Amino acid sequence: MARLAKVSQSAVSRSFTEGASVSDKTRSRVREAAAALGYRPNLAARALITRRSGIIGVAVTYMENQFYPRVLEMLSQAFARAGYRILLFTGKRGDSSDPILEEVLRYRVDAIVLLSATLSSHFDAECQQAGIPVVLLNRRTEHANVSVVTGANHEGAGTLAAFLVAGGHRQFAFMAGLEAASTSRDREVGFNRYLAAHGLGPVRRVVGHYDFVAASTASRQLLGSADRPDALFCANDHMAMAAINVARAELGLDVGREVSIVGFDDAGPAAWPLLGLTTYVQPVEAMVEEVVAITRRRLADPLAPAESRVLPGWLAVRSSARRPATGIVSVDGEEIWKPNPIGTFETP
Amino acid sequence: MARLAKVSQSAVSRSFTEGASVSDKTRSRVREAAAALGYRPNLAARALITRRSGIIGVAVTYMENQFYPRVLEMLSQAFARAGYRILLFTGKRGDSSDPILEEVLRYRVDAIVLLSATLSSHFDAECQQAGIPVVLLNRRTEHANVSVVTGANHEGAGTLAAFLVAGGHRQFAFMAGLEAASTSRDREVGFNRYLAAHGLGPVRRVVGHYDFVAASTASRQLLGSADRPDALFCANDHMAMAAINVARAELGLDVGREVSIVGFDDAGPAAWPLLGLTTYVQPVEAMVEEVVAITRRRLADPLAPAESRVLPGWLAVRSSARRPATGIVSVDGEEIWKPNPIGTFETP
DNA sequence: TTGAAAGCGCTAACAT
DNA sequence: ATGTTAGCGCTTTCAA
Repeated sequence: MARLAKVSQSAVSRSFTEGASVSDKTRSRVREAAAALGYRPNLAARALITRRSGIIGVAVTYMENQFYPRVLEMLSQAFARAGYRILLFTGKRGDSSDPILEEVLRYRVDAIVLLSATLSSHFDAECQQAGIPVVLLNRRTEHANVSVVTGANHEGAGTLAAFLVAGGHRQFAFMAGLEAASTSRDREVGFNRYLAAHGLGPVRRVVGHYDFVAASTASRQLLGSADRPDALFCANDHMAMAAINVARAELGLDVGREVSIVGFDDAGPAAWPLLGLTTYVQPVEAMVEEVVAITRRRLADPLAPAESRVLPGWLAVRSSARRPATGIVSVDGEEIWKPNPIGTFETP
Repeated sequence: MARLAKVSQSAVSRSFTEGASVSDKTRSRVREAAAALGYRPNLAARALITRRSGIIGVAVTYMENQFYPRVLEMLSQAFARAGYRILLFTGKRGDSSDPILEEVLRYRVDAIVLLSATLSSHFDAECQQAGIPVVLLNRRTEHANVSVVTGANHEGAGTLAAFLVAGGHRQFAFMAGLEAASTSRDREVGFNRYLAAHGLGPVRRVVGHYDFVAASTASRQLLGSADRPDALFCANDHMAMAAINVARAELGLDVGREVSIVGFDDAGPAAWPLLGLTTYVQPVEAMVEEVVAITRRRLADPLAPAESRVLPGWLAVRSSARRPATGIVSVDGEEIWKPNPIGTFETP
């Protein structure tokens, strides 16, 4: 035992605890002995007594969409700054996260973050009973006890619609993601609502299941037809990239002139010159910080209520869609679209 | 206590342990009570006594390179199948992983996997003393006690060189990644060695630091010059994608005709029609399985030696580089290059 | 097959 | 400031 190294027992514990009542002399003696013996505190044992593991369970469904690795990395970093580590759980896209969550709970994680996934009401109840805060990132839910952080899906999609209308487009199409995903539904509603409010439509609808291959197939069919739309809004960038690939490389279309394609997220390659994907940027950094903040509040006070945050992003104008005559401003070297009369579209 | 539910104590333990000595009757009674009370075994407590946490510490340095999210996801899945979870540690690219590892060890992880990172001899010793197996994925090391799984960097780079030579290229360039990374060094050596052996060269050298922006800058300078090479080998796909973006979108070059660009990894978008990146494919699935297998062997027998595996991949022929007249075969709908006389280049 | 008792490595009162 | 004692929730001999 490290405790035999010099003399003591809980002194060791205190020496490894921030702000504990120990003399510098003792602490340094302990540290020294520890270094010599290769001793380090066993966090599992500590967790047992403090009832705090310092671990956050994070469930992520798929990493192929490049948006998620970035979110995951930032989550990891942000939680690390707050003194937490991430226990990673991966599932298949579209799967129920229940079996995963059963596992997570056994590890006595301090909190659970679901990245683009939802939980059943059953697990909502389980977590509540266990006193484990749950935060959904990039998905909504009706469950009362779980916190939610999303981008401004409805408003963002409305902005994209307004942008396309301002660009002179008249035949619109929407590519849905997973039908069960709130992101896809919210973006679809926001998009359609704006168009309907302006007497435009109908909006042709295809489904890409948030999958690159499926989105490619859908794009091929949609854009390869004689009466193709002149504007396509894909529910996320991942699918929009598939659409651009098909449009340009397979169909030989001049994206941004013959057909406009816009997305949502601002996933990594969207900004590549070769793609130039015009998209509604999700403020990842702010979203992640919000997740951490909410988690900490709930951890600090078990009675703290579930919170719900919708974080606005902005429309990054690049080359995949025809540009409106006005409203484009340059911010930090990036062009974004800010139509003049604020509130051109309603946000219910 | 769940134990009060019916009657017993260690019976509960046995009921939740595979292959323990319990009657079906007892087990089902316990399970029932557990369900009613929302009880589940505390894995931290179990870890304390069994000295097995069931957790693998995985350190990853950066996720921007799309190759890594895929590896991470597969690692998570493969370890899950073996009954392990992943505790995720992220660091900055190029950083020492020592501070991270100090953390990892406190969690009493069963093993450590370093993804594109190395450890100091100090931590090599620490881990060895603690009896924790360490596996490096996609990096080599000289430390005796750590296992290593990599792709065939040397041979792969040689194959790419042979491919470019067969394609009639004569002016070669190499874009290095991080100078400290074994992958970059090994690939450079393999590439240069083949060319030198065939009396070709010199190879112009630029550095992209495995970073998209740095690689773009390097590409701009290299490919924008009057005496640009006709073949560029980037130490990984991430940088090759930057190079293609610059070449096509900025410089207006016809990649695959005016200049050939090849990479290494087969990161996600490499196969996109828009990029068509010819690259040496790393067999991720096999590499990950090998990591898990090695880990399990060392966990099963603490005396098992460190192992080292180099897994061969293959050259996927797409459109970013001029094609040789012969040697291209079609496998599973993908074109790969298999030069006829096996062993056209040496593999020291 | 089951229970009783001991203890994994730590922290948290409570003394001192 | 430091030591003593008890116990977190589990697994594990050892008996029965």
